[in-house]
Amino acid sequence: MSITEVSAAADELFARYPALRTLPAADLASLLRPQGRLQVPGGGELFAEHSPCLGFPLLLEGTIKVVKSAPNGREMLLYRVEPGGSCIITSSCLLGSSPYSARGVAETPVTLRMLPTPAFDRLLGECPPFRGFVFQLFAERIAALMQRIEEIAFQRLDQRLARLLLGRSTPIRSTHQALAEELGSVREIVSRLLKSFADQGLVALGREQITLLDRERLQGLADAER
Amino acid sequence: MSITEVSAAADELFARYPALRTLPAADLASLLRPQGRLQVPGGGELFAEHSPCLGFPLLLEGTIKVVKSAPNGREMLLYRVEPGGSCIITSSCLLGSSPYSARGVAETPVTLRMLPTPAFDRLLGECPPFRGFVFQLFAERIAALMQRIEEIAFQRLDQRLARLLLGRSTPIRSTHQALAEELGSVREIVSRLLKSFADQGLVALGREQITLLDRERLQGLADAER
DNA sequence: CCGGCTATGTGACCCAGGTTACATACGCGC
DNA sequence: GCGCGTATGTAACCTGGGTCACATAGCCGG
Repeated sequence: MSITEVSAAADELFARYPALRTLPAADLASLLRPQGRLQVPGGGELFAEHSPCLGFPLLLEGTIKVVKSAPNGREMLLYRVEPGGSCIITSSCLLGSSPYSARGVAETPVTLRMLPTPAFDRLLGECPPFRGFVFQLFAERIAALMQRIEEIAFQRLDQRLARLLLGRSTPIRSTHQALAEELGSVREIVSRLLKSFADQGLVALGREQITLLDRERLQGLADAER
Repeated sequence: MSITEVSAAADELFARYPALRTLPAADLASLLRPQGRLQVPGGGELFAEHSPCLGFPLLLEGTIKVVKSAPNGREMLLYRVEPGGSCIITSSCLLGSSPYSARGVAETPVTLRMLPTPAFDRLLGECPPFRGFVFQLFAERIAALMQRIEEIAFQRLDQRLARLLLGRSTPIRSTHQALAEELGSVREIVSRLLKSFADQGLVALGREQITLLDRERLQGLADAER
C-alpha cells in the first residue's frame, strides 16, 4: 500500500470520524488495511437478529436501517445509521456481549470499515475522544428510541406519516411499501392515508414519488394533539 | 462522621455498586458525604421531562419508573430502575448534555446518592470498572428499549398484559390503573382483559390484588403469534 | 353503621387501522 | 406497441382498543 493510498483512506475515515484522528498509530494502521474496507450491496443484510457481532462498524458511505421484524412479515424501523454514525446496537452487543436484538439492512450500497472488538475495547479505555464519541452516540440513540416509543404509543399513523414525509427532501422517491415498513404498518393503509393527503391538496402522488405541496398544513397535521 | 459511619455508608454503596470499589479515595469520600444521601418519598418526581440533570444517580433503595406522558394524560412506562442499576437516561443527558426526555417517578420510597457531573466525567475516563459498568447499563437499556418497541408495535394488549402479570410475584398487588399506565393503555381496557382472564380461569381478582392461577396457559397466551 | 372515597365492573358506541381481494396503471424490455 | 412485473387504488369488512357514562363494591374514619 502506497503512502498516498494510506493517506486517502485516512482522509476518508477522518472526514466521517474526526474522533479517530487521535487514534494510536498502530491501531490506525490496522484499521486502514485495504482488506478492512467492506462493501455491501443495497438490500444486503449486515447483521441478523440473534447473531453475534464481530466488531464496531464505521460507516463510510450509504445508509443502514435497523429494523425489528414481526412474525407475520411486518417490519418496524428502529433507526437509521448514516455515515459518521454507528450502528450503536453493535456496540451495545459488543459491550453487553449479548447477540443482536434486531436486523441491519443496507438501504443503499454501503461502504464500511470494521473495528475489531479488541481494538474497540482498548480505544474506549485509552482514547478519550473516541470514548466521548461512542458515549455521545449512545446518548443520542437512547433519546431517539424513547422518542420513538412515545410516537408509536401515542400518535396516530397519519401524524407519523406526515412527519415522516416532512423529514425527507421533496420529491420523495419511495414506495408506499417502504414507508409502511418504516412506520410499522402495511402498504394499504399508507396508500389510503396518502390518498387522503392528496385529496386535501397536501401532496401530489406519482409512481414511487410523493411531492409535498403544503408543508405548512402537513406540519399542522403532524403536530396536532391526537 | 465516624469511621464506622463511613464504613457503613461504603458498604451500602458497594453492595449495590461493586464497580465503585475501585474508586479513587478522594471521589469516594466526597460521594459518601452524609448530605449526599437523598431520600424521596414514594410517588415523588425525581426528574421531569425537559429539565436539565445534575448528576448520575446511584440508587440504593426503592424503585424508579421512567415514563413518557401523553398530552391526554395517558402514560407509558419506558423502563424501571432497580437498586444497583441507574437511570441511564440521566447519563444519556449528562453525556449528550441534552435535557431529560422523559419523567422519573419514585414508585416506592427511594434512597439514592447523586454522583456530581464532574466526578462522573472523570470516573468515566479514569476508572475502567466504572466505565465498563456504565457501558453495560447503556447496552442493556438499549436492548430493552428496542424490545419494548417491538412489543408495543406488534403485540396485542392481552399478550402484553399476560406477560406483565407473569413477570410479577403472585399475588400481584396493584391497581388496574397502574397496570394500564405501565402498558400505555387505560383502566377500562385492562379491567376488561383481566375479567376475561378471570373468566378463563387464568387469574383470580380482588381489590388491588390479582392471583395467578394458571401460569402455563397465561404464558401460552403471551407467546401466541399475533 | 353511615357517608364518602377509591377501585372495579360493564355496556353502548366509535374509530383507527388491519385484512382480503381485486382492479388498474405505469414503465420497461423486447 | 405488447406483455409482464411492480406499484398503486380502493372497497367491503372486521377487530382491537379507546371513550363515555354509569353502576357497584370494598374500605375506612368518624
